[in-house]
Amino acid sequence: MRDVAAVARVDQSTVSRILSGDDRLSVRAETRQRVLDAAQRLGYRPNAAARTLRTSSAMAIGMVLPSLQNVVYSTIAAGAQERAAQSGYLLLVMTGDALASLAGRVDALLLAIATSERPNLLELRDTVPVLLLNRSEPWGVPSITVDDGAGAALATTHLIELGHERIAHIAGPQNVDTARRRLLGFREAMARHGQPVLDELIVEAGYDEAGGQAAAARLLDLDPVPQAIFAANIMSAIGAISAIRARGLRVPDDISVVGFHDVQLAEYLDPPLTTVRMPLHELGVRAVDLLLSGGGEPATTSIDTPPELVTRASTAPRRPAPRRRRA
Amino acid sequence: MRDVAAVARVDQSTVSRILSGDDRLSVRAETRQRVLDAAQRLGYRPNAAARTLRTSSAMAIGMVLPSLQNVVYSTIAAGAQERAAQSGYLLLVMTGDALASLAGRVDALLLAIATSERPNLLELRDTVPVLLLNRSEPWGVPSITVDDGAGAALATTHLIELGHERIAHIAGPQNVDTARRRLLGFREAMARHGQPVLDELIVEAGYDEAGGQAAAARLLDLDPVPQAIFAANIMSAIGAISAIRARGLRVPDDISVVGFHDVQLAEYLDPPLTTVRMPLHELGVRAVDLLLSGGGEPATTSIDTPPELVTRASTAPRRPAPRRRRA
DNA sequence: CTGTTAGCGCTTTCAA
DNA sequence: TTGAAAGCGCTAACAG
Repeated sequence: MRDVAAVARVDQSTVSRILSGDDRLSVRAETRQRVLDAAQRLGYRPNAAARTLRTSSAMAIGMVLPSLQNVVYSTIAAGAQERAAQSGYLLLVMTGDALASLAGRVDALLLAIATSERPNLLELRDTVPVLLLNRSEPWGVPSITVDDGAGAALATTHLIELGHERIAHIAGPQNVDTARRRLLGFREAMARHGQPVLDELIVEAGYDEAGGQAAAARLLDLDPVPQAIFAANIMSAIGAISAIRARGLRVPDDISVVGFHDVQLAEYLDPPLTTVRMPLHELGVRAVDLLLSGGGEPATTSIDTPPELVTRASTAPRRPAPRRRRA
Repeated sequence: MRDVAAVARVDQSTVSRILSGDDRLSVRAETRQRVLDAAQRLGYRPNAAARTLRTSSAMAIGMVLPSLQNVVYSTIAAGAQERAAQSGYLLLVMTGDALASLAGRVDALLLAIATSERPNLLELRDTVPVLLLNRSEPWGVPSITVDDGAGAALATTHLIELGHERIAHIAGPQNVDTARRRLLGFREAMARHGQPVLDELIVEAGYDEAGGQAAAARLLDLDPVPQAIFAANIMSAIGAISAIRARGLRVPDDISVVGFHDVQLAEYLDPPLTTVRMPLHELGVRAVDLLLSGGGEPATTSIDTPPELVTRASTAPRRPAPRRRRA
């Protein structure tokens, strides 16, 4: 910047005013042009570290994810990125325990870590405003979620209305609160319709294909086999279907399956998967909104856009004469 | 930090020495302890902006992606993150045109933007060292790639060895160089085995389900229909299979399909998908290595770990009497 | 309309 | 073994 000032024959502070976009400030057009030209010619790039140090604002918000390989979070991130960009902020996504060196890099933090990682988090809180993303925990930290309970109820009710009776739930890892809320939604919907919830029909599994496959395998060892399965995640639904196929049963003819989170892929599977679409993009948008507006007191914000059931071909009405296992 | 110094009754510079990990430097144990205690008690966090400004090193490397919703890049990112962390660097992932405000935030940049975005890139180059990731373009910028040509040849040869003759290729977008190199690998493998490459059997499509579906639909309008398809991407392979099914044909009985990039999902599809596994994780690791070692002159580094064919159930030998369309 | 000046929080000589 | 002091690149009073 000093160089630019020298070339343009003005003071550095003038360069700063002009380049910082203080456009309305009184600067002679000719001077401005001279500075702009000089900056251009020298290929000047403002140094973010210096600007951050001086203004104590990094114009960036951080997002810490458990893994990048997760469609759910990448959808949320897309929303967050758009909203941040609108306000001139950069969204910086990172994984792993990066929490140590974040002060002075980001102005606020979206945290989507696993439940077990609480300790690190708390240290950070008085350095940078933190918003728990897609998680609500009793840690005195503000958080934002979608209505997982309602989504689970939607899926469950769909299966009930199809006439199914032995409805199973492949639940997510119960140390993650989204999984707990989905299980709760399942239970409540079952209860509301007077359906019994059998313990043997609830199996906990990781949010991935392998987890879904293992859980479904256990469910298929039951006699009689469940008539329908609500999987707490789309990947576990895919794994479950794979297990069902491996037993020689068909979806939806023998067993109906609903997945959770509607991703592009669902439409192209065999059979195309019935899912619950959650407002994930909006979650990202609103999260950044909240962070940028100062957040307010530690409280849980719940996105009230209702989940939608996307009915495809993996669910069907109960068959008049359900197939029984051969004796 | 000033506060810590005051509480510990030493100079700020002493605090700096102790906290910056200059452990071996001569400091009285008692003094060190006093400083450590004070820092702990005050919840001191070093300010990255100040440190970056002073040392002109952000201890962070940036990674710009076209989208977070892409398994390929998230796999690369995972490798990059691990390697960066090993060296005490933070990996900051971002999407969109963040390129403007990166100086002073990152020490080097991994760039995986789409081909069309070249202009922005070049401006940046003299601010921060840049490495083109998974792309090789004649822009005088160093780049790193995996051997897409060899991977494509592997897939193609597999189909040829299975006895197929009308082998089609669902190529990726030809303005992306990975897609061009895969097409080239396909052509070369076909030529090497004396197979003709018919223009009608090469269809360009986006690297996603919808693209693969549309491309396969065009291929299925041909008469006779192809015996096998090599799709340049796993998502387009999934779309292609969906289109094949929609026509009442079966994979692999009627048509064999190979996808590109081996992701967890492939194993759980129906049928489980034969794919080519590329060393993507290693690509991420090596990319960071290169960046951290100063890079060297503009040149293309190609990861020479050979691709692997993962044979599953979506490919099968040519049937003795291939089914023909009804007249 | 433009220049002078102080200082953001830290590291790193240099001196004691 | 510790302190004093300068300065990284920038912004924002304040003065002129």
